[in-house]
Amino acid sequence: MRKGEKTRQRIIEKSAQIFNEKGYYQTSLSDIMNETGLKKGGIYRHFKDKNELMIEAFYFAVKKVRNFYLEKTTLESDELTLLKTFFEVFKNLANDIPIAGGCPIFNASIEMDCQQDSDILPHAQKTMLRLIEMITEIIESGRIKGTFHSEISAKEQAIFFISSLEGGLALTKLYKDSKYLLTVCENLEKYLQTLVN
Amino acid sequence: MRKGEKTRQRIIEKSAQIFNEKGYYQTSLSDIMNETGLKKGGIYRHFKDKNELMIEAFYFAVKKVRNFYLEKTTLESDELTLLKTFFEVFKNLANDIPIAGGCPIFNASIEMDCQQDSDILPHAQKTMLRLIEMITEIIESGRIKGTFHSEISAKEQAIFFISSLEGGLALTKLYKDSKYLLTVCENLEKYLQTLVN
DNA sequence: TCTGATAGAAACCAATCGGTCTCTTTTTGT
DNA sequence: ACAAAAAGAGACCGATTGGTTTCTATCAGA
Repeated sequence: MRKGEKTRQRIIEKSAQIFNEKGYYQTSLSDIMNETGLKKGGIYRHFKDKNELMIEAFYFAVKKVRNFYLEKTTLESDELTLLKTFFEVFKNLANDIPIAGGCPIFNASIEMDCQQDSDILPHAQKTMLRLIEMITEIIESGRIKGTFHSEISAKEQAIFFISSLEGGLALTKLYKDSKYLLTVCENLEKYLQTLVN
Repeated sequence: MRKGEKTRQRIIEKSAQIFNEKGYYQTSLSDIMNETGLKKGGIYRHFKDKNELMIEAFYFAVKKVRNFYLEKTTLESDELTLLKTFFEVFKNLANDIPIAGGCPIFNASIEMDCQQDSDILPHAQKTMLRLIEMITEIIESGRIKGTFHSEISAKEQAIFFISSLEGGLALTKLYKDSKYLLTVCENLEKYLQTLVN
C-alpha cells in the first residue's frame, strides 16, 4: 500500500474517534491535526474538504461497530440470542467499546438534524434504516420459526427496541453512569420474553 | 415593567426557540440578532455573555413544556392518565408543540455531553433528574394505590419510559416522520397495561 | 542511483465567532 | 419639559474557523 493511502486511513481512524466523541461540527481541523500529528496541508492532500472526511469517518465508525456485533454472533445463533447480543453491543458502547462516544449512527443523526445543508444527514438516515431493517429481519425470522408470536409487527418492535436503547444510551452519557442503559436493557429483555411463544 | 426587562424577555423567548432547534453552540449571536432584530450591543446589554443567555433560555424552554403538561392534567387525574398524558406531550413535541425542536432537556443533554466546559450540562442533568423523579413519583403513587403491581421498581420504570420516548423522538426528528415516536408510544402503552393490576 | 511523483509543512486567506467599547437615541421620573 | 438614566447601534477586537497555495522533503519505480 502506498504511503499516502496509509496516512489517509490513519486520518480516518483517528478523526472517527474524535467525531464520535466531540461531534462532527464541534471537531475542528486543529483537533484532527493534533490527533494525527499532521499539519493542515497533510490532511487536505487526502480529502477535498472536511465534509468528505466526515462521511468517510462516519462509515468507518459504523463499520467498526457492525464488525463488533458480527464477531459476537454465529450463523447458528437463534433469534433470541441475536437480539440479546444486540443489546450487549449497546452496553459495550456505554463503556466506549468498540468505539468511544456511543452509537455512531445515533450521534450523527442527532447532530445533523440541527445542521442545515449537512452532507452526512442522508447517510445517517440510510444507515439507521439499515439497522432497523436488520433487527426487523431477526424478529420476522423468529416469527416465522414460531419463536415469537405473530400478532406483533416486526418493524414496529424493531423501532421500539432501537429507540429505547438509543435513549438509554443518551441518558447514560448524560450522567456518565451505565445504570441507565442497563435498566433499559433489563426492561427490554423482560419485554422480549412476553413476545416469546 | 421597564422597557429593558421586556426586551430581555423577548430575547430569551426568541433565542430559546433557535437554541432548541439549532443547538446552543450551533446558534450564533448573529442568528439571535436576526431573530430579535437587535444588534449585538442591544443583546449584550442584558446578558453578560452567551452562556448566561443559554441558561436562561434553557429554563424558559423547559418551563414552557412543563406548563404545557400541567395544563393537560388536573388534580383528579389518576396515575394511568398522568402517564398517558406524559406520552401525549412527547407526541406533541414531535409536531413542534409547545416548542419547536423536540424535548429541550434531551436536546441540551446530548449537545452538552460533547461540549467541554459547558455551563449548561449541570442544569440539563438536574432538570432531567427532576423529570425522572416526577415520573417515578407517579408510578410509586399508583403502586401504593394498587393500580400497578408492586414488584416493579418505580424509578427503573421511569427511566425506561423516558429513554424510550426520547429515543423515539430522536428517530422521528431524524426522518421528520412522527410514525417512529407513535410506534414507541403504542408499545409503551401496551407495556404499561402489563403493569396494571 | 537518479528522477519524477507523491506527501507534507507552513504561510496565508477571508469569513465568522464571541465579546467590548463608544457614542447616540430613547425612555423615564420629576 | 428637562435632565439623568437606560437602551441600543455599530464599529472594532483578537481568536479561530475551514480552506488554498506554494514550496520543500521524501518516497518509489526505473
